[in-house]
Amino acid sequence: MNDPSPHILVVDDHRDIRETLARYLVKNGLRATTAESAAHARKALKAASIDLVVLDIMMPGEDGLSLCRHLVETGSIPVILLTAMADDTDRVIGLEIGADDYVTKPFNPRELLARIRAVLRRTSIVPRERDPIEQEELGFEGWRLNVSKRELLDADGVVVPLSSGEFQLLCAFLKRPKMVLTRDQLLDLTTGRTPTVFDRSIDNQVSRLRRKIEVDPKDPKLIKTVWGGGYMLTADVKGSAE
Amino acid sequence: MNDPSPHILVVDDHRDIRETLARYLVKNGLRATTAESAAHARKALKAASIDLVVLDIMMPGEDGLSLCRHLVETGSIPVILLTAMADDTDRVIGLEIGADDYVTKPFNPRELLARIRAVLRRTSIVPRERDPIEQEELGFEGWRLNVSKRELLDADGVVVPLSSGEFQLLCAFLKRPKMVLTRDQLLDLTTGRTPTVFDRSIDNQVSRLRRKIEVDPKDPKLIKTVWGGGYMLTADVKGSAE
DNA sequence: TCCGGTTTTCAAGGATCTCTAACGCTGTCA
DNA sequence: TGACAGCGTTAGAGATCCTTGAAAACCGGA
Repeated sequence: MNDPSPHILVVDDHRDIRETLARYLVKNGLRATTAESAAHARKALKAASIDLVVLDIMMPGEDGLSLCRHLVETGSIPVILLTAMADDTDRVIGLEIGADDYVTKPFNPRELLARIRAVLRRTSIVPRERDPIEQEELGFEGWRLNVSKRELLDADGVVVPLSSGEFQLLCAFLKRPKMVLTRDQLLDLTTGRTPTVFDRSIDNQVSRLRRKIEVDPKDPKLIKTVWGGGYMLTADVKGSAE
Repeated sequence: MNDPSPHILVVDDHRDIRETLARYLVKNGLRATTAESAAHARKALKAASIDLVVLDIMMPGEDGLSLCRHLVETGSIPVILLTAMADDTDRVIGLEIGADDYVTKPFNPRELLARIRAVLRRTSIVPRERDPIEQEELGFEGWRLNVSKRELLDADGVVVPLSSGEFQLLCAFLKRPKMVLTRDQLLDLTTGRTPTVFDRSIDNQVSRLRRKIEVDPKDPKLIKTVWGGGYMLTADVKGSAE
């Protein structure tokens, strides 16, 4: 298993800061790329597989905060904000937007490195959405789900056709086994929608999925319902991320 | 939808700090419990369902760092460290141990709240490392409870169906055997609710559970009632934590 | 032992949540 | 255009849980 070292993108308009930091990170076993503006950062993000972004909030041109917001909303790359401001309100804004962490300048490189490692440790436990390093095949209770072919095989290797909704629901469960997932979470993970007032669509998809993968859909063993909570996949998943 | 608000444990030896902070958190829609030492914190962690710990590093007696290390290693509860020290090296140690975040005193409550929310958001979506202490299967008096499958087996290996409430109640008992648990604690551990004035729901759940696992529900041996105190599981539990 | 106040038990009823069949809308394909 | 699959919505039945209330059990003191 080749495990390339995490790739950090350092975004700061001060050349000495970003280059010193990048050198320090490389010296400590990480890969680093630098960008001097939000625009350059966007290019770098397209061009390389970045695992984490260290981002200066105060930059000329497009604001660091707006890039941060974009990263948090669209992508799934963790962000550590960097700023010269000691003002509390602005510090809070960054976290409220959804940045994963926050460091004020002047910063101690060793602390920043520790924070980078902490964030990477957290986020690498499970591949984030759209993670390119996704497993091809996930196995559970005799079943196998080929993610790239979107095919579900039973114990005998026979294909069981799944609709795309059922496939996405099953994926959501397989990526988070043995975890109680609320309807809202499942709705978000499968369709990205926000729930309407009386939303029973997830119940229905679960019901449909159970009909296909449960031995006895009336007495489900794989997908259990948690009264007042949501649903949970009880099976062990092989080939899942680690 | 009853979505119990996250329960925060504030550990600090300064009474004014922990109580002010706890009040602030409650005022902002969280639940809070306080502990004045690492030892008290351990008790609180057993007695209540804690979602996150805010922990002062510098405390007399057992060090905050050692409790933090314990939490990170064994449990799966996120930790935010609190400290008066501005010294960089000590700040780094906390993160390297695996704390989820770090705030220096004197802190802005609003920032701490934002960090708490940020950590909770992360940990609720991304499953944490599987709790190594969390046993798959708990055995007691011939019974076996498979926690991840949410299934109870009798001595002959036959599945005895449990409702979600019964399962959660049994879990609460099995993780704290031979300990008197008050109704309030049990309510918190099972549903996260805060009790209403005349709350007899736990009595009912106990009654239902007894009907399923006691030989003679009228003369319970496994779940004894402690008059004026609560309930207690009398059995030895194999495979339970420590 | 008996008595009064307190706590616990548990059945009954109502409230809430879940399941799933049925229906209709939308997009696809021949 | 018509047949069809997929999916959200609706609604009624069923499951689960909380609240209520009356009776039983318990405790301490007389």
